[in-house]
Amino acid sequence: MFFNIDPTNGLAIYDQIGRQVKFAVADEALCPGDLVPSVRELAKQLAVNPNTVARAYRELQSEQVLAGVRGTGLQVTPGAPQLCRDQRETLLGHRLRSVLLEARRSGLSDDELRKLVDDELSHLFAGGKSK
Amino acid sequence: MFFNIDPTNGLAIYDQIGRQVKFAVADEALCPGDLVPSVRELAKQLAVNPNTVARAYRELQSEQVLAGVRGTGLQVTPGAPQLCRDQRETLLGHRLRSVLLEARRSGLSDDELRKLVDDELSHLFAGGKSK
Amino acid sequence: MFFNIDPTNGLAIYDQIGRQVKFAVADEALCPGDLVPSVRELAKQLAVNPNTVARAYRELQSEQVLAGVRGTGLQVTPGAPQLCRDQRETLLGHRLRSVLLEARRSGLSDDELRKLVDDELSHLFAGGKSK
Amino acid sequence: MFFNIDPTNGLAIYDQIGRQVKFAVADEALCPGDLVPSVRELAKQLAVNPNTVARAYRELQSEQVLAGVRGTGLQVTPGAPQLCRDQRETLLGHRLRSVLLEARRSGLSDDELRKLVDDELSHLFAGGKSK
DNA sequence: GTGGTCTAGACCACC
DNA sequence: GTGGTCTAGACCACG
Repeated sequence: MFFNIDPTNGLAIYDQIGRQVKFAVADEALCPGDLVPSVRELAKQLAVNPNTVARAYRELQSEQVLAGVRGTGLQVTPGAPQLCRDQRETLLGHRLRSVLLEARRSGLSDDELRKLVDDELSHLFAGGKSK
Repeated sequence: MFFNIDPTNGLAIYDQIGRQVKFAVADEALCPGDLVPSVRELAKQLAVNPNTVARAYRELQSEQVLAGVRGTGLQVTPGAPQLCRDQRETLLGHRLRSVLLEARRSGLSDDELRKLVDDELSHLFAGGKSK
Repeated sequence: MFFNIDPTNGLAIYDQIGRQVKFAVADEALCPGDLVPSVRELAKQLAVNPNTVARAYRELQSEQVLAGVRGTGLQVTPGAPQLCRDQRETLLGHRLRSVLLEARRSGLSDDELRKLVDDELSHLFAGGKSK
Repeated sequence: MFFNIDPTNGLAIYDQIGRQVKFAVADEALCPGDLVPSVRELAKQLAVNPNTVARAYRELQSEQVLAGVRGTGLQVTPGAPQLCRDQRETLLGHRLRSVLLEARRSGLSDDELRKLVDDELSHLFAGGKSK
């Protein structure tokens, strides 16, 4: 699948999983009715403890992003796309603002900061798809 | 002083303090020989436990950014500016890359992502100094 | 286990713990991949506060002697044996030199000093293993 | 004078001063009736705070090693030589035992340990007087 | 006043 | 169960 986790980026692993599920829904990589990977499968894939995945899924259920279907697994709810698209910019914006604020306060000039952002963006896009 | 902490940004408080000290040194807001605020004073100012500040300062000492002058306080070392400038882009870049990567993978297009960054940047610079 | 601390020997407890871990690694009593005792267990065994053990372990991690395995414990790193053997004589030599220097300056003659050392050595070896 | 302090050897500075005064008395470098250096002079010489020297002297007075003579200074008491000679081996032996014990437990063999001691002894005696 | 060390005990993330 | 973080508050050494 499309998930990857970074244990050093400050965010809790279960939180990273939850965010990535939401982003996948926002991106229509996951659509209403789709089944998310099983706890055990995703845990193996991410080299993470199943409890951690279970916790992420549990919280996504309580946010109505996922819903359990007995004996089948967890599937994306009909309302999830709207909800996830709405949250996307908020979730990303908060983290982004935090790091930009720190950078700003570190004394980088506007130009240096924009250059740093551009460098990182081009590194990212060099190897990635461009939608 | 110039520090502020955000308990919700994922980074441990002691780490935020350490980074901000380094950034202040990189920005020449703190220069070799300057005394950093006392453990107790900074703790009070940040509404944080003195041990948390002490831990940040201890790690800065072990990184040779600060040096203790017995009974007097902790002083920025002569080598600190170089060291902190060298680390600045690495420290910021790592966090920045992490959030950009997440944003990228969330399905935002290049344009949407750049727009998000620009929005945040302009919000920041609206109220801040411009070096 | 093999640790014991002496609160009256001048060294901070966390430092004594750190040194003894390194010495155990140098002595191959702890090998790469071995888990060190848990913070809580060692704290109980040494009748010491868990935070004190945690501090020792944290510093050993920052020296690359230990590495954390999430939810499992702390493990001796592959590079630790070399590193610890290299440090052993330095760490011991420094303390030894300090006390010998003091003895020397106290006016003991060579012979008295050597005799004092020999006495202590034989007391130690009377009850200890001989490798 | 004959004192020197090592802020890194674990012993408190005031303790190092006290021990060295006692050792000087044991060694007859200081004799009953001799005045020890004034607090301010010794403090300047050792680059140490006068309060620290004062504390060392205060404790030596309470141990009857020094006695104050109004308007004159502190002088070595008649009983001091006996007392200091008696304490010498105890004080040194305790520190020595502590470091030898640590070395012993670090897995050094008898031979390696004796060699380490001999090395340090010869380094010391290379540059020092031999009584 | 300063920092350094230690204790006691809480809560969190993860296995 | 594990380690990590933080709080609250004590005592010590030193200026």
